[in-house]
Amino acid sequence: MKINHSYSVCNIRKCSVDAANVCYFQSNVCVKLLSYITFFCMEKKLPTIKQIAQQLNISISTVSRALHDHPNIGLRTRMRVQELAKQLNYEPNQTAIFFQQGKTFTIGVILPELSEAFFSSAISGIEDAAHKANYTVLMGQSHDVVDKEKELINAMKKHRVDGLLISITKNTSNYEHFEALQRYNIPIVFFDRIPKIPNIHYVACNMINGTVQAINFLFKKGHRIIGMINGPERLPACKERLEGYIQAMTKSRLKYDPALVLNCDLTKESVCAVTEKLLTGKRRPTAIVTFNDYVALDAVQQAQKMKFKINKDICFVSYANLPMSNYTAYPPLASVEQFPYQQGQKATETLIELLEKNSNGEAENNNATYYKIILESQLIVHDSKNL
Amino acid sequence: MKINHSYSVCNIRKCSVDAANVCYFQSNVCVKLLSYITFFCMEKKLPTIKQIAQQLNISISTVSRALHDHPNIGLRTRMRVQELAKQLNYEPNQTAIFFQQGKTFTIGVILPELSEAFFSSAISGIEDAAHKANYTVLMGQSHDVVDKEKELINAMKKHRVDGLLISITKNTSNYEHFEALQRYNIPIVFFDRIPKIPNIHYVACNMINGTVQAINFLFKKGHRIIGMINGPERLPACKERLEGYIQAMTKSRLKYDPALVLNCDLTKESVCAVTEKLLTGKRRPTAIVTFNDYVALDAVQQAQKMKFKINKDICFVSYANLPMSNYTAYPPLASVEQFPYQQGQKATETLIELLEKNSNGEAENNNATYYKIILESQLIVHDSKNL
DNA sequence: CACATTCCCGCAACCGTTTGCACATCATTA
DNA sequence: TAATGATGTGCAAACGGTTGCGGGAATGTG
Repeated sequence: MKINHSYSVCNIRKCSVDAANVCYFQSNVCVKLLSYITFFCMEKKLPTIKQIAQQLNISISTVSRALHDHPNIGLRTRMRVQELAKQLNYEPNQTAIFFQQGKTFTIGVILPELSEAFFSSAISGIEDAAHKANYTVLMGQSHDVVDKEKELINAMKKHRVDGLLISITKNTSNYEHFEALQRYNIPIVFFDRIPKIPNIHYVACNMINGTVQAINFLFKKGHRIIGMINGPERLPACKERLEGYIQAMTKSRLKYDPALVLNCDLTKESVCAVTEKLLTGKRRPTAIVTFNDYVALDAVQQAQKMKFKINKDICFVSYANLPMSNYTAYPPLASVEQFPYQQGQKATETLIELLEKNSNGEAENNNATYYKIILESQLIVHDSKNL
Repeated sequence: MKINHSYSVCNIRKCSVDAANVCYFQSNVCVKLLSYITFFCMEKKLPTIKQIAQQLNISISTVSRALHDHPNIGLRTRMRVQELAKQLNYEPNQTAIFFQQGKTFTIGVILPELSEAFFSSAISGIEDAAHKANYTVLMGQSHDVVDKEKELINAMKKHRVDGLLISITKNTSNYEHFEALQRYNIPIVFFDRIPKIPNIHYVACNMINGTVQAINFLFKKGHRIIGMINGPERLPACKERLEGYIQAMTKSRLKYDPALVLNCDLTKESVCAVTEKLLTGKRRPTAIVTFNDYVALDAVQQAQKMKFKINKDICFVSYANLPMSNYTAYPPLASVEQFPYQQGQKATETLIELLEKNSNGEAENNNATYYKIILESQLIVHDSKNL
């Protein structure tokens, strides 16, 4: 028996790191040797129905049917087959079945960034729903790069996923690559980030409702001058926030003062500048609704720097995307929850519904109906024990 | 043409939410109707090499070879084939190829929780490395439930993934389901959370090194009494932290005082209790190394509550797992980076290396060598501009 | 006993692609 | 001119499983 002895050390490698500039680390590769173990099953092929058929001296088709409890197969044969199958540890070769059935029971998921809490929750919902229906999940991140998105779609298509769940890049403006899929009869359900094209299925969260609740909450707490730090104007989500703000303010008979609603580009500098502007304006708000938790954190910092007492001089309400924002020193009083897990779940269920419908041959109808599923956002008032 | 008109409203659904107790939300399902579009390609099968062969009056095998630029095929035929293929928008049926080759070019990933920043970074590394090598990623979360883990392994096996990347459940103590895979010749590379069994491939991060650096950093800053809030004792990662702590302290000629190293169970209460104990002990530390960023946040809060001035009376150093911990009011002075992205990347590269080796028929050797790849952790000193 | 019925089971095609091998054609060389 | 080699193409098996259909054997019925 040959003994293979090798040891190698990878050299220093560069890797860029978050806050710090660049750092170096070593990776040591040690290859241990253990050649005493020989595998019995060196070339042992996995068992197939053919083998079972041979051993039992019956035909392949009988075995196949027996394993599926086909009524045409007699009890005795069925038992014999199933027993031997168990004994041999037989498992059907899914790739063969996929091929044969022209279906993979796989759904592809393309989203921008898994490290964003919103999406990692969403994928959990997707995964759970998929597994419940015996589908598996093929995953890809676009990192908000359009070309990567296209590449992924191609890879997914190659892998013959049955359907796709997509949350598009913030830069996607050309939608050909989506439309191309329709021609291949691969349904798509979009979620959260939806392209502006007609005739698509999607699942999204309505932010108006939650925003209204947020304002009402603050109103009940006695706040009358309420500011808003919104995000980049072109995002649809921003429009909905503003719409909710205006709705709630006017319904509460507070007039809508555009000076109280400022947009930021989500960078720390921008947030700080906007916060300062709000807090030094003519009508100083006693509460601020921020675009998201990141913005809230920066805004709180800025307010502190300006010697405002958080939760006393000035209160914050935010949109939830950081599950741990309540670990921070001054979490927002309340957050508008967008239910990423449920969005993912619902999107998956919808897609699977489409797929099943498809395979039932109701092809004609399903080209004609499009699911537009809107979840309602919801204000969550935080526990105030640690304030 | 039939028009399918339907509208349905899902009823109130329960969903548990993070901090808040339980909340309700509605999901409205609106099915729009648009039946004007009829698809040309209703039953249009995707083009196959067979079709190409027929149209060109040549054999299937010639087409196949032509598409692969096989040298035996004449230039003229090759051109004709490739042209028609492009024209028909031909794409090889991957499921057929997978089946035929007995390989899926898919790697399965099983990890505990995607919503943990560490793992979502890791999966990014995995994904990038996989796509670079033309593999795709099948994903599953165990949610730290052993049965889910087993289920996932089964699903992966069914899907005939070529190999697996696993970070085990914190409760996994029985390793049969892993060993079973070896019999199927499906290689596994473990990462981060490694089972205690011999003869496995793994990628991990050495925490000793980083801990030593952390202590030395504090020492240079003048700290002489350095505390540590460690995690649950049974975790290997805790042992390494402690080891690093002891190493560094003794090398710096500070004696190792066990009273300065306390374990917590990672809950807020526990962290607060431990922090209080440290800060009221006989030898009050001027700096504390915490098990991770979550712990750090809680500890900071507790210290503030006790009227300590952060970064003045008491400093904190942590292990990085929250990319946004520097958004908080008092981020740790420095963190030990564990390079999740790189761990994932390296693990994937290793797995793919194994796979390629495997398919090259070097079966005998590769049963005998095991990769044990250790990345070094690294202290990252944070930018102190916002202190 | 003849016939119909039911129950079991096997044959063979099919899914799309790859590939070892044989074969045909044509040019080159002895 | 025949043997040889190079070049280009096709046949058919194989991958593992599913399924329509046909048919033999056993059973029931008149």
